[in-house]
Amino acid sequence: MSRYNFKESEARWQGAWAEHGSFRAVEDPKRPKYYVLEMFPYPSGRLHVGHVRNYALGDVVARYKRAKGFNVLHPMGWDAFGLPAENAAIANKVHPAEWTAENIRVMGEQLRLIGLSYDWDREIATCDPEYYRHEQKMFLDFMAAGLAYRKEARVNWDPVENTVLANEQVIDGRGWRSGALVEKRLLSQWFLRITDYADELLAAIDGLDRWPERVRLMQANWIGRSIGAHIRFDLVGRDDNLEVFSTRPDTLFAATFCALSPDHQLTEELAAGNPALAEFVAECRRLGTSEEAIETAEKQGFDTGLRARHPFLADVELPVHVANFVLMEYGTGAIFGCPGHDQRDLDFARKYDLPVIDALAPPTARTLDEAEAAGLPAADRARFDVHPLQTLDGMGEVFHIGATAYTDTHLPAYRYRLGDLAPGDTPLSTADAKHKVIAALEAKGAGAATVRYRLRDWGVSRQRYWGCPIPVIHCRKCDVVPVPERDLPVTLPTDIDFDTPGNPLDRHPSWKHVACPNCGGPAERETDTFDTFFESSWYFARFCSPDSDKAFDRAAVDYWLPVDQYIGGIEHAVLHLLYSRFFVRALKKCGYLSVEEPFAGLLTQGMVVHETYRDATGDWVYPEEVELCDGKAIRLADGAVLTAGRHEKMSKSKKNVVGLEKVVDSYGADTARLLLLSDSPPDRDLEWSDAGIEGAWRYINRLWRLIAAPKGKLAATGAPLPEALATLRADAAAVALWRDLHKTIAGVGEDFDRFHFNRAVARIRELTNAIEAFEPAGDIADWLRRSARETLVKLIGPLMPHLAEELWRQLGHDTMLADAPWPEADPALLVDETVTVAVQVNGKLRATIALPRDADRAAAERAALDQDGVQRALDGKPVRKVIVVPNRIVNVVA
RNA sequence: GCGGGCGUGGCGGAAUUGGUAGACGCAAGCGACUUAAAAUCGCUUGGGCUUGUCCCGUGCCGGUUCGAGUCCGGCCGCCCGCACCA
Repeated sequence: MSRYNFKESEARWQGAWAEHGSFRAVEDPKRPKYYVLEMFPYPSGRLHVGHVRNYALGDVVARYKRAKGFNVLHPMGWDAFGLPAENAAIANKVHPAEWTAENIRVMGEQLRLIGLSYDWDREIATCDPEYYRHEQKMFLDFMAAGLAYRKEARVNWDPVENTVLANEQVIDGRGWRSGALVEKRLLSQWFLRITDYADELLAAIDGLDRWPERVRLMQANWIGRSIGAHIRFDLVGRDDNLEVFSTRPDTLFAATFCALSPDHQLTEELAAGNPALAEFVAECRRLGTSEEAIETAEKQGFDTGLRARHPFLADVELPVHVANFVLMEYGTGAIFGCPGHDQRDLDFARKYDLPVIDALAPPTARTLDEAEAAGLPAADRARFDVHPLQTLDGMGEVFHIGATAYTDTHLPAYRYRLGDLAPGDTPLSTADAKHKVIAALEAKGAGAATVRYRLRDWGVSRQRYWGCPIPVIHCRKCDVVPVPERDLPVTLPTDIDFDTPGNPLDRHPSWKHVACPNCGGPAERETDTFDTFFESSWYFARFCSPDSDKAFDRAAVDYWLPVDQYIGGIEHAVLHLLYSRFFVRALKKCGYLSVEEPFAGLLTQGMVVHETYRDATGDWVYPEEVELCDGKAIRLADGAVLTAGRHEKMSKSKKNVVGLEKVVDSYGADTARLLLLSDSPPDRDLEWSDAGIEGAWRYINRLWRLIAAPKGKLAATGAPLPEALATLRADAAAVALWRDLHKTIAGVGEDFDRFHFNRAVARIRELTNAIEAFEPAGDIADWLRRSARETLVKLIGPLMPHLAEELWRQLGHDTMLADAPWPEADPALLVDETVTVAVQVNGKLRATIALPRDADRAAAERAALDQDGVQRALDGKPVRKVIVVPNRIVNVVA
């Protein structure tokens, strides 16, 4: 039996596409453009099938849009600066540049094996001075525009990578790559003013309607805009006052203490005259170096003896403590404590025996019974048992509670107490209560509304060698001097050693010593390099004109940008995607380009997961060494029983990586592509399995046999449409297939437009089944057999491009399928003349009936009531009502 | 704790957005071809029994509706993001 020779075919067509320049992109203002981009890889070594999913998804979009007549830009490049190159240099004594170049070579070859429709003429590598020279210029422009600045700051220090991390790169107190506990260090660093764009970046999320909701939310949360108030408390017996920040000023009436950060100015002042307090502050500092320590540390406080006067309740004085959990970095470094509405404050109040008040409780309910009568939710009622009622002088009748913060769902049961709200008044929402308190504060001159962001400026300095040098010079006389444009690029020295830890640029004997461009005196280069997210924040724009000696050819970026469809992993939901959105705005401000949003559409693809096994000692075992029998996993070598772990993302350490070459060698690129595209929707995880790849391979061969060795006669290439078929008077089987064909064209197009690739494959398989089952003879049948096959080949083109080209040739064409237009569905063939209508009795299916399309209601009703099954179900009961949904359903209500 | 998402056969997943639940595939079983195996082809495959175009069935309980996998309310479970952030 004939088998598809993928090896020969894939090599041939890859060669043919390259030779014909099939995927070269040229700006053409007369044609609609489509820019599809997959997140470019870091050249870390070798690709496995997990990486390929990303590129296969993009390739389907690119090939489909090309066939639809778009002028498609589909480039690929390398995110080539980064730490692994330096680690390899240390481990293998190979220069990072060499290591990177070799990986690019190998991975480039691997990519070419998969038949991706890239315009390879536009390939870029970010470690190329011809690339990074432009970002050095950008940085100088950012400096001039006030978007880049240098400051002494407490930064996140990764002790394993020996470098600084941006806030976004710290996950659960650990470095995002190294996993090491992050420390705080005071360093002078370069920052980009992303916070200037906080509001804009947040507001523009609304316009990103082709982004996943999940990512939009994550970005909005990361920016973290919140409205609160600055509130001034007069300090008893002093002239000055204490300013605190709160996002919940509505809880001010339940404040029972104030707390200062150990780093607060007032704390320092008080500690100067109070050795016990000074000791407490020192203790806090000893503990609070790493994020981990902060998370686990117990709440500690120190009563300063100071008293703060409540802004509204003149006779209420709140004790002022110093507390280790108050952060100087956030807000004003001082808070008012509200134990009734905040778990953390409650912990603190319990420990130091401070009062607990509920600002939202109905003033009439003083006992559990009363609370029940007032309609308090059960969860809140329970608190009354634990914390008996107390009254705080001057606050009227209030509750002591011991509970977590409130949510809006609780609110209707409570009354907000702001003097003018009497029991029985309509309760205020949290938002309204906030505004009311803020207005009252402002009227008293005791505070004001404030907007806060969680977002911090982006620290871009890294103490690494393998990155883009920051183009500034430090001169003792002239301070920070930008490297003059004529001296760009500042390139990396190649003669470096990694034998001692730290930044090799800093230790290099000559590189950093230069004359000050300003005064000519002795000066030193900045030895920090940029965060590698700097390069990936503009590469998509560079692809528009990769050879330009300016950063961008203006006409080219104006034509191609924004990226119409961007495809990559969810792990970049905030990091890369937020930086890029900011960067493009900064570039616009500096006159580089005109767009504001880099990526109009975003698809976040799931991971490729694979089975994992561990032996009794907990070591991972390669799945190839495992055999399954009676539901047990057995190691082939020694028969040991293994534990089957969960299906996890492919990683070397878990020994579940499926190499690309092996799969391509055994089954071909198209088989791998088919499995990656068909088994799960793109945004969900996909399970790689031997059975799956076998199934895909079977189908590829079925297609091969269907076309290369058809059963039944095919009309000649280009034979005209027979008259009988054109007028739809052919036999029923032919008409059915013809309709199937056009419905599939329409359906697959819709699926591709919505990235439902798995559904598209299912439809194509259904069509394959129909073509295989089609047996009639005669001119019409012969023509249809050919027509159906030609269409089928066009439909699989974006998914399995090599096979499609090969089959196209088998069908007698000497053109390339890559140049063929997408088939068009005939709208007349998409609607059936007869439709199957479900008949229900009281909502339960009792029969199906065939009706002419758009049959009138009366006819449908009559036909439905005629059904035996319907009569049986009615069992003589009178029909009360009949609901007819045309062409779909008849429901008889009895 | 806050925010979000998801629960459908043995498995991956479909379901025209409120209208015939389980498309398509994987796995399994039976059969055909074969000396045999592989490959290929055909059939069966949610559960139940009284085998009827019957009953039950989309995490659980309730509601709206002629009709709910889909909408609403309340639970349970899993996943993700954020977090001593005031």
